[in-house]
Amino acid sequence: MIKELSKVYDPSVVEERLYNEWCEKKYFHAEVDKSKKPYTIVMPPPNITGQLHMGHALDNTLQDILIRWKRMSGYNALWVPGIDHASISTEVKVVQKMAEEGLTKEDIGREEFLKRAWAWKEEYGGIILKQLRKLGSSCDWDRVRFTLDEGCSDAVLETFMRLYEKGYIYKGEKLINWCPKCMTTISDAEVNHVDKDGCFWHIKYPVAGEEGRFIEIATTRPETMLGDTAVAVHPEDDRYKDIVGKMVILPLVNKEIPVVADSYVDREFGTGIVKITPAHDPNDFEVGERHNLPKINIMNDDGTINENGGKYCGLDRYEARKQMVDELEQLGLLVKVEKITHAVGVHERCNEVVEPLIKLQWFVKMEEMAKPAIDCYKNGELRFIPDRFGKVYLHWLENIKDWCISRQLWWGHRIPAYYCQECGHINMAKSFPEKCEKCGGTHLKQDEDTLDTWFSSALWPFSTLGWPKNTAELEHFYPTSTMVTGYDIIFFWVIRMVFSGFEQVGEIPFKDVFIHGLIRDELGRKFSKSLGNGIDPLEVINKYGADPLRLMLVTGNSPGNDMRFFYDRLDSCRNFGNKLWNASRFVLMNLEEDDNNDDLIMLTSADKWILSKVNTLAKEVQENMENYELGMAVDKITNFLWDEYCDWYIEMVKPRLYNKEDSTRKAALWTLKTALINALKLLHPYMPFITEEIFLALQDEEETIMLSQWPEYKEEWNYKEEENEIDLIKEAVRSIRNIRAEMNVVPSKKAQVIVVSADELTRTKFERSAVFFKTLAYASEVTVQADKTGIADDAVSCVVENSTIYMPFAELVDIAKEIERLTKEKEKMIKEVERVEKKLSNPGFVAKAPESVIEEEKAKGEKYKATLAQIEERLAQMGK
RNA sequence: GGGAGUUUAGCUCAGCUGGGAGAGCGCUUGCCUUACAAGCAAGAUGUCACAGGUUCGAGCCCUGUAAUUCCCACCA
Repeated sequence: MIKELSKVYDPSVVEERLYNEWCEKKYFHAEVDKSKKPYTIVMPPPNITGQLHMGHALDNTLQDILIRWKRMSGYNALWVPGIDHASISTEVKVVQKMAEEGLTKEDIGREEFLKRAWAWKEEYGGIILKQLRKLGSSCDWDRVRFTLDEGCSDAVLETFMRLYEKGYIYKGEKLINWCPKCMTTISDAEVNHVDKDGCFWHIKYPVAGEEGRFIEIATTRPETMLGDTAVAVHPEDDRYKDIVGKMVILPLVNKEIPVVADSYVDREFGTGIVKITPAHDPNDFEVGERHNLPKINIMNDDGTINENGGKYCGLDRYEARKQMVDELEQLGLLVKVEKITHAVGVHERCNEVVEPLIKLQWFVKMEEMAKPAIDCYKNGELRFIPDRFGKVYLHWLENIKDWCISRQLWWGHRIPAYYCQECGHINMAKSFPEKCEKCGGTHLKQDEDTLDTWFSSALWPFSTLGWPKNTAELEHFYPTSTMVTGYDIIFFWVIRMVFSGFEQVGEIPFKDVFIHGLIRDELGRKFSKSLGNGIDPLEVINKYGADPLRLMLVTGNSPGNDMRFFYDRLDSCRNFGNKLWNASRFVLMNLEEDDNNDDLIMLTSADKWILSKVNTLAKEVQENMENYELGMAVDKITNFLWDEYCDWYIEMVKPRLYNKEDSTRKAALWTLKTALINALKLLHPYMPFITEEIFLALQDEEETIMLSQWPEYKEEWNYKEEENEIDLIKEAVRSIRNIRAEMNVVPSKKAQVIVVSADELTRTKFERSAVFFKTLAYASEVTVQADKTGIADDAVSCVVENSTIYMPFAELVDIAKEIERLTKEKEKMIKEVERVEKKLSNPGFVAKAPESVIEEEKAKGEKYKATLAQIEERLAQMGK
């Protein structure tokens, strides 16, 4: 039965219907099938706090393209979806919500807070996954995971225990980054350095025992003076050699602190003397360690000065700074104030200036674990697309520091350390122990802190497949195939997944890391809430449909590069869908019931040409996709469908379709359908909905395109000769048109066309320019030449089969204009001929260029010469 | 301070291993042609940032310069 397509394609109806159908029929679900090769992608889990934004749309479109392609190519293709608990962002949101009710975390306590957080997750956590469905994502919805679900939590505990037993996890008092706003530690990767305007205060410290002698130091954070325990100079700095070992008086505090010599000091910078505050600066911390300096913490968790700050106790850090500077000035110890811009560390999430503080925290020792992660890239086991991100990856790993994993938050995986209240022993256990393993005491208290949210994310590629249990899924689908993600989270995530994969499972978590860029607005700015320049993918989908959005996101998008979002481009993608829809309607309108394949032998050159083209297309698309050149692949597909299939093939084939007596009519129908189906399949990963809708209409059975066979290159469709032939005809037709256009001939109004021995239909239709295409369907050869038969003295003739069509134009020609055009053309041709001759007479070229290139050049030379001769002939005819 | 990217048509960008530069949008002209005006046909527009070098041949490789973006880093 021949089906019909509605006149207009309505994505909002079609997309929802098809998606539900796909889900119902479980097309996305991948059971372990050992007879097939596995292809696995685990989705970078979006935060439960998030709404779908363009970045997600791009990320998931790319993944969906890969997974659909592999699924059609016969792989056991699994795409695991999931969401991330996003400890800090979620906690902040829940706290905000509570604040509206006038409540704080402390008011309601941990247990009640977690209840609220889970409620929050239930309410909002699923939203983003629902939104992903709108995009057409073909994830296995039976396998949705959450970083805090039972399995993932078990994976976290298991990992923690293993690392602890191995001595890789330790508790230590180190200088960490503290966010006074979020009141938690944060890792180095979570700190952004931004340039801020600030001051450089030059302050005099009196030298003890030497009345009137001062040394000058400079600082951007005067309040940290309260924690100074030394000043340092370079050991070889002659200016200060004599004061090393002496004491200076710390102003305001009036305490004597030593002058130490340390090569960390840069003699060239500032005054060459540095105040050392071991408790509040990473470098000073190290200097302090080397010289056994005391560490004085002067700050409370909320950023106010603590009791070690003497009279400044209780003041906010910035308030204290101001007061101290004022007082220094009054004492005459402030030398000068320099306005500078300098890099300040801020928390990437809340932009609060972080304070380095010394705290007792949990750390993961990184040195050993980093090794296999480094090696796997160096030996090619791990691949980055594009490769340049591999260098970034390596650089980070080679300079890796221990990872601070404890956070002073409640929402997340609580650290499985249980402190015995009686003997102080730390019990490590996956669940609450009944008694202390050392003293048997029963008063145990679990560590208050939770783990960095990336700790669970790091296990994602295998925790989602069931690890630590040895599941069939883990066995079959691990290591996963490709990790698709943005370059912004290589440090946070990709690196941690790689070393975790090696450490826990003993195998690399994925082979390829496919990095994409950011989506920016039309002006090239990042999408951000503060700018309010975000574009909601869902609005776009509502207006245009998911297919155009997906197409737009992937066309012209090369790996690792940012791209801009243009509505213009979206329009053209929508137009392409429309074109495809209409072409398919045309095919369906012409298809007939008694399609009999016996007529296949009647394939004409045109049929073979398009088959050959679609065949080549399949080959090239395959190559591009294997290299992750998705934009390039889809470019070729749309190009084929629009320019070759629609604009040429359909037009060429029309006369055969309209003539019921034509012996090659059925071959045309078969080819129309076959070429379309192949192209649809190639396009399906990019535009899943519209391709499926058309595919369903073209098939007799209810067969989905999703599980159809991916088109492979077929040797029997390799019609090189026909391909060349039709390409030549295309060129010839264009030449004829050009001449007509130059003459200002308006075919439908003025042109007089003499058609010799052609059928009635052709003759009447010839008056329209479109008929050229139609005529071509019969053409075995088309040449452009001046007429020499004498029938029309100055004409273009089109030899069609055995008929010759003459188009006299002499009387319509603007001779002067034509001569000008031809003269220009002649000059161009002479230049071309010269160029080719020069090239061919170059001994180096002849000796070294490949055979094929030389042949090509020769052919071109011949062609140019022939054209030149034609032009000269015409000019001669015109009396020039 | 170190590293990486970018520089190609008016705009936004493709261009894989060196062999006569492409797309989309925009622009000009002509067309309601029985799939599509969200369309068809034709057309114009490039010292491929600059300067050297390698090569028979460079948008592509090498060196340097300039502009610009990003990442990393302890410059108090």
